This record gives sequence, C-alpha cells and structure tokens, in this order.
Amino acid sequence: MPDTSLIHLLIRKLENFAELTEEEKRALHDAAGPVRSYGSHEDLIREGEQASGVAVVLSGFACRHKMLPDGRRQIIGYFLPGDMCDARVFILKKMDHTISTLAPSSVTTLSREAVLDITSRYPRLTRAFWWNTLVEEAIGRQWLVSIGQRTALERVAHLFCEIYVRLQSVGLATPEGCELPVTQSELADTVALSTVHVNRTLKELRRVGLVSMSSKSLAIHDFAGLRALAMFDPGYLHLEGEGLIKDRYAHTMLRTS
Amino acid sequence: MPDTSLIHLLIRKLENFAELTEEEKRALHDAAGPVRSYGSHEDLIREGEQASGVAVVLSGFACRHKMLPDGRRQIIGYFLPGDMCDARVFILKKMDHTISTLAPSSVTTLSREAVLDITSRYPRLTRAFWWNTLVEEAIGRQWLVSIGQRTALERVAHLFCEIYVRLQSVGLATPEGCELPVTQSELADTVALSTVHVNRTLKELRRVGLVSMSSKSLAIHDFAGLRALAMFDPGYLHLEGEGLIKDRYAHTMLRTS
DNA sequence: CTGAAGTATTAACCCATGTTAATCACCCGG
DNA sequence: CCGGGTGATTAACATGGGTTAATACTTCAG
Repeated sequence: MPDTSLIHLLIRKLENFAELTEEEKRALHDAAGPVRSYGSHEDLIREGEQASGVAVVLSGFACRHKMLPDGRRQIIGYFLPGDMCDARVFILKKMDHTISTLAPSSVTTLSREAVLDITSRYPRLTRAFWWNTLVEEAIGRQWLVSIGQRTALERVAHLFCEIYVRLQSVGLATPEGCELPVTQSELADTVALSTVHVNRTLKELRRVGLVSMSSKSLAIHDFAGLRALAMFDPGYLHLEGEGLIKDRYAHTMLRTS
Repeated sequence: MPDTSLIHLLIRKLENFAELTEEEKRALHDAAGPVRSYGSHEDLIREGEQASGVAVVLSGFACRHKMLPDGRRQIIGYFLPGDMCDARVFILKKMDHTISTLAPSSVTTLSREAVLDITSRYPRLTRAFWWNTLVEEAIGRQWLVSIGQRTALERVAHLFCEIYVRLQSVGLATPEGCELPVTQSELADTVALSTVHVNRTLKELRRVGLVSMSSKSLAIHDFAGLRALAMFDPGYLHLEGEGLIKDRYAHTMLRTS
C-alpha cells in the first residue's frame, strides 16, 4: 500500500468543484500508484514520449515547458501540489511538451487502467476531472493574455496572484504568503522576460510594498494592491464550487460507447 | 432541412483523424442546426454567457479573444472553415472569453442534444471530437511559445504557416496561398504587436520574398523558407491521420455513466 | 571551513518594438 | 462623381525590456 496520504490535496482541490463521497475519495486513494520522489529539475515526461498514466503532484512544484530548436524556452503551465495532468494525456501518441520538476517533488501516477475504472464507475469524479481540465485551459488562456498584453510588472503580479490563490485553494497559503520554490530565471521563462528584468521587476514590487520574494517563498504584503495592479480576476479558476456542471444530462456527454 | 452542405469541411477536417462511415457523416449532417450568416465583427458568444451548443464555422473566419479592463485585447485562437468549438463548451456555466467573426461567416450549431446523441451513438465520432479538442489545446501552447519567445518576424511567419497548413487540411489552400480576411490590426492583436510593427514585419516578409499579404489574402512565395524562419513544425496539428487513439480501450475513457 | 556552482543584484548600454501622427488608398452609399 | 470612413503605410521619435558583464550571495559537498 503506497503512502498516498498527500493525495488528500488532490481531493481537496477537486472538492472545489463538488463534494465527493467517502467512496469516491477511497477510490482515488486506491487508484494512486507508488509515490516517486524527484529532485529539482528532473523530467517526468519528455516531449515525444507517450504518457503512461496521469501524474499527480503531491508536493513540490513542476511545470510544462517547450523549447525552440535554438534553446529559447517557454514554461507553459505550473503543477502545484494537488494538481493532476489532464486525464486524457495518455490518449495522445506523443507529448508535445515536457513536464519537469522545478523543486524536489513527490509524484504519484494514476495508471491508465485506474483512470478508466474510476471514470466508468464514478460520474461525479469524472466530472471533477473535466472541471480540472477546463480550469487548466482557462489558465492557459490567461497566460496568453498576460504575455501578450500585460507589462512586465502586471505580468509578474498576475502570476503571483494566480499561484497564491491556487495554493490557497489547497490550504498551502497563509495570509502572509506561500512557498514559491522557483528561480528568477525560471520565472523569466514563465513570464517571457529576461532574468535581469525579472529581477528589476521584483525589486519594484518590493519597493511599492506589494510582495517580496525571498529564496523559495513569496511574502504577500498587499494582496488587494497586487490584484489591482495585475487586473487579476480569480473567476477563471472556478474555485467557488459553483457547480460548473449542473445539468443532469451533462454526465452523458462524450460518452463514447 | 437546413443547407449544411458546407459541413463537409468539418467532416474533412475530422477525417484527418480517422475515416468516418457514411452513417457517421450523415449523423453530422443531421445534427447541424440552421445555418446563420454573420457579417464581419459580430459576436457569436460573449464572455459571461453560457453556450447553447457547439458552433461550427462553415465559411469565413472567426476568433476567440479576451479583453483587459482597459481595452487591451488578445486574440487567443482562430476558427477557420470546418473548425468547431470544443464539444464541451456547454458544460461551462459561463464563457471566459468572447467568440466573434473576423469576416463574414456562416455558422451552424450542433445543439446540446445533438451532441449528446452523437457521442452516445458513435464512439469514433466522439474520439474525433476529442482529437479536435486536443489539437486546439496544442495550438494554444504553440501560441504561448510564439508570443513568449519568438521575435516579431518569427511570430508572424509562424502564424502564417499554421493558418496555411490548417486551411490546406480542409482543401482551402492552393500552392500559391490562401484567404486571410484579417486586418493588420487584428493580426496585431493576435501576435501581440502594434499595428505599425505588424506593417513593418509584413513589409520585411515581402522584401525577403517569403510571403505577401494583400487585402484579404496571403500569397505564399517560399513556404520552406517561411517554415524555416518560423521554426514551424506541423506535428502539433496532428494532421497525419496518425491514429492518435489507437487503444481499443480508449473509447471508454471518461465515460461518466 | 573551503571552494565551486548556481543564483541574485546592479550598472551601462543597446535595440526591438511601441507611439504619434500624417498621408495615402480603397470601398461604398448616395 | 463625391464624401466619409476604415485600413495601410511611413517617418520620427520614445521607451520597455534585452544584453553584457561585473560583483556578491547562498548552498552544499567534501
């Protein structure tokens, strides 16, 4: 029996969408494979490979990223504790991007069979997986808007707001701040700025009293101000248990057999 | 019986994923609601509204876009003829972005009921819908990389490559080029540049003999060169009928009942 | 405790892209 | 054929953010 105690973070996250029964929670526990520990900057899945199951980050930080042939790199998403990959990953023949840890992390995997089993037995869990995917896509759209339209200061502020709220939703943030075990140069690859300019931007955010980022953690001094600066509207994270899927027919959607 | 003859473009597109039977094609035809014609710059669905069905663009051009409170706008995806929205749109309680036409377009809608019916009866069609969604997400990731890491010239070149190949896949491109009924300022909102710089960039692409964009159409003079400049690798469009989903179990995935 | 490697910070300078604003070209309704 | 509006093009100038490079801090293995 693997130690999957930390899977409660995934459960907690999914419960932002809908309450789960004890049975459903148990099913998630049982579905989890062994927990593997990774150091910083190890690859979970590489571009071109086929995913063998759905990864769930239990602790630590990971990210999706893509590189251009000449080495320029863009981070296209973060995995925080409790986050899982899209439940459809293993449909794809090959990954079009790489997933790597940013910090030492523990990760478990829901095997293909376990996911198929769960989704055939627990409609509500399945819907929660959908919700998870939809939120991830909405986050991607926000990142596009940020990188395309926001200034450096707004961009970094927006990212900080998002991470803070996401960590809050799984109980990993305090009013004072949260962990952020990410290097300035990784931040740079995330918000599409140079390291030097990220440094300047952090300095400015500190100067105006909004946040300060020390080694591996983020201190939030004025969330309202940060939010205003970033034009951050948390709606896209759908964390209100808002019953995304209320329709009683929705559960049949895209059934394929 | 609505005139949905143009739905063959959707069929043609889906057949990039897998061959469809006559019955499946007929089902798609029958599922289509009335065709509506839109002029330029009309909204199909607005941010905050709930989608009532899955839109399919039969002719013309449309896009997804988001605006910041102060008016800055980012286009986050294009709908070309034959493209359909994610089959899950109507799960969401509210859209987090707006979909509008860029040019006069005709659009049909697969109602919620029609989609549920199709997906419950035709597993292969359902898988084709999945494929469609997965490709759209991969496109989103590419855009993030483009806007984050590519220079203005590379960015515009990459967008042109993508549009050209996508139109090709539904038979709407010739060796000489394709339609592109998009304004320079819309292009600017797409690639996150100013209109002036888009103009400079187009001039440069013309000067070096790669493409020229005249009113509403794109002439491709040297696709290989364009592709090299953009570092464009069409793999992410999954147009090879590569059997994304080969696994005979995959069709049960995420069944929710 | 020491050295090496990675990370952060800063300053100086540069350039890709933004801004403003003028002019031109085109289209379309009357 | 005229007039007005939208879109394209250019020039001149401004600037946000990139680059380079020097220095300092942190971490950690030994």
